[in-house]
Amino acid sequence: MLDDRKLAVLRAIVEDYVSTNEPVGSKALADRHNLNVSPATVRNDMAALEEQGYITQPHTSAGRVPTDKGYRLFVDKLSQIKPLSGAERRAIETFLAGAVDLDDVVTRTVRLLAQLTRQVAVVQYPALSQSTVRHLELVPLTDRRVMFVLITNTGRVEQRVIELPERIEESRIAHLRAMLNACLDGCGLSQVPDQVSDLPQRLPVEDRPAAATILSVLLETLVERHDEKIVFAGAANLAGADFTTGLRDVLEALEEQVVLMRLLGETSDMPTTLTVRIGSENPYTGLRGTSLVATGYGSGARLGVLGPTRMDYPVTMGAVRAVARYVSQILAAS
Amino acid sequence: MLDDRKLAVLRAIVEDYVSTNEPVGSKALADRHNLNVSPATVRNDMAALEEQGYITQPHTSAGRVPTDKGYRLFVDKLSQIKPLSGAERRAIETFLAGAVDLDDVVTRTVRLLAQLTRQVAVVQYPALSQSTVRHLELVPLTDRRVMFVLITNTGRVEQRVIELPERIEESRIAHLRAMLNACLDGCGLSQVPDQVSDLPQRLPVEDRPAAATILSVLLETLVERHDEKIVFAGAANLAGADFTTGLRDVLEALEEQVVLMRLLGETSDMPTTLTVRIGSENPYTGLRGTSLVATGYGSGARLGVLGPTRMDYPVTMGAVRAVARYVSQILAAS
DNA sequence: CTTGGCACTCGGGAACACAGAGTGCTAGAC
DNA sequence: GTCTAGCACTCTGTGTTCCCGAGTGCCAAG
Repeated sequence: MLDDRKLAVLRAIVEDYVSTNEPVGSKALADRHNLNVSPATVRNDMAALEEQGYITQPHTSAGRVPTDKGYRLFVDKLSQIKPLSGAERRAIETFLAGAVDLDDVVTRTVRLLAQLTRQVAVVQYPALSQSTVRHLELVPLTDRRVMFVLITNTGRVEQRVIELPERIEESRIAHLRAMLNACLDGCGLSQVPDQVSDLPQRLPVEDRPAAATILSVLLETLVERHDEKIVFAGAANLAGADFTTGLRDVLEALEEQVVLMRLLGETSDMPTTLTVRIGSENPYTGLRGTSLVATGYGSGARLGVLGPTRMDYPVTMGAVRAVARYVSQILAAS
Repeated sequence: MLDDRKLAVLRAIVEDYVSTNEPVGSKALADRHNLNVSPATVRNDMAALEEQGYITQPHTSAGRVPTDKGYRLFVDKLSQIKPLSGAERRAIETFLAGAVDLDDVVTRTVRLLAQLTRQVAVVQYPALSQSTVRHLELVPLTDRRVMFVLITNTGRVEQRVIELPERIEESRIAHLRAMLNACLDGCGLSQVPDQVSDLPQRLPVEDRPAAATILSVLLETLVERHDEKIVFAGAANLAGADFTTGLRDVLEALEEQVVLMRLLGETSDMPTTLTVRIGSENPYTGLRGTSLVATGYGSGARLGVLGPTRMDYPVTMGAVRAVARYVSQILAAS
């Protein structure tokens, strides 16, 4: 059905179109790539490819352009992920090495990825739900207020100021803190609710109101799923590209956490595999015309790159994979 | 030189141009606004205004468009800040009320402002340097690692993991923490270096290496000036507008913290006054074609709105002022 | 199955005309 | 002195037409 030469033609079309941004014709194809056949033959192959929906022509008598289906085949069968150059690798290393905390790691990563691919980078914060409690701190501020700080093994810190229902002595707070840490240290966040459920019963009656308030804040913090936070960078790189769907839609999607979340999350069954979502495969209509190259990193979070469907997939995939690996490494080390 | 009617003409030109986005001609002006003079008279006035550089015509035989100088006069003399509607005020209140921590306040503020003005909102994090130490926490993680947490009165939390040069017992850590808190509690961040300078001398010799490490991290945290962090939202609102300078430049400026910082900071001599920076008054060439309406909030931080020079200044100024006040209120309360 | 030739199609650019909006100027009216 | 009315002029933007060229599809021959 699709012999080797037809596939070669498709590959050539994708590569040429990506680099020139112009519909590619049979003559140019036969010339530039050494297919060793005449333009007429190429035309026949093109007709077959078009017949099957891999390419299309914007108008009669223009060259051919890959369809989403064509890109899909290209990504799945015809392309090889391109490894980064040594210089790029070193750049990644030095750029990420200076990060001081989790926030910083994420910020640097997203900028790095945007710069590297000259597209929009998207990074999800490491998932809270998969991490464990490293420490829980209660800091008395006044006799009615306590600063609550939850530290996880991924370096994430959540803090709240809690108004207590009644005054409570510092020593009682210290006791409460000790108990909480004793029963939560190293415990997965998802198990926290179970662990603390019977805690009030083990406390003196006079401490229970304060404990209840604090526990409710703790549970609330867990529920809030801060792993839904996603940051992006490189929006300026969109300015040049032209999308079938307006630029506005893309920017809107980027600022809409929910949309991004769904986009990134939708393919997380194989965490460390690169997933590519091309144009209309996209769940959100505003993002037709864009492709997403994403992968997991760290323990369950995801990062990726969003660009026009007409993007250089091998290079982009190489960059995403490399950055994900480096970041995972850094997160594991800290 | 510029009598009342000429000023009225300028005001009318600005208002019409802002609402229609088309050069405004003498006839339309005389009709729409009740100036009670003929188009010919308006034309004479326009000629005078153009002579003095307040308006210009894109080409001969097109209507007039305000220049930056014209907008400047309009903002300074001819416009009144428009207060928000009751509904808008309520929306602000409810939207900001749900914020749980400083991060959340900033995030909500920037989105709110973007939505309210339909432009790009820019918010600087409350300045670390102007706040005071509320609490400093040292949490032993292992016998060689300590989590360092600095809490300020603005609700900001800075944390670092510190590798100690040698093992140290928890009780020593606790002692160190107590000493640090004793001498730093309520102290302005700028005074911290002085306060801690002689601390190592007051410690037993065996604790000094650890203390030195911790202090160096503390000082480093202060130096890093996290008040330089700026977030923005509403980039999608740029998509519709057309700038003399490309959209790309604007997006680039927005992602370049340094540029934004300079932009916001440059006018901070009068913290709570609205400052307006119009088009070419702008320090950064990429932002010609845009105006910034900004003001201070909280204790020394700034927020604002960036849009095309052709913006509705009275409304935008009203929104910025109102949001700044509400946020200040919320920050003061917490 | 491949190739060369040929007629056909369509988009995009150049040339052109034209209507309409807006101006500047001058001469007269208040 | 200031305002108004009228008029000729100058543009831009739009619509039309025309033509070139790239690229195609098809067919017949190798």
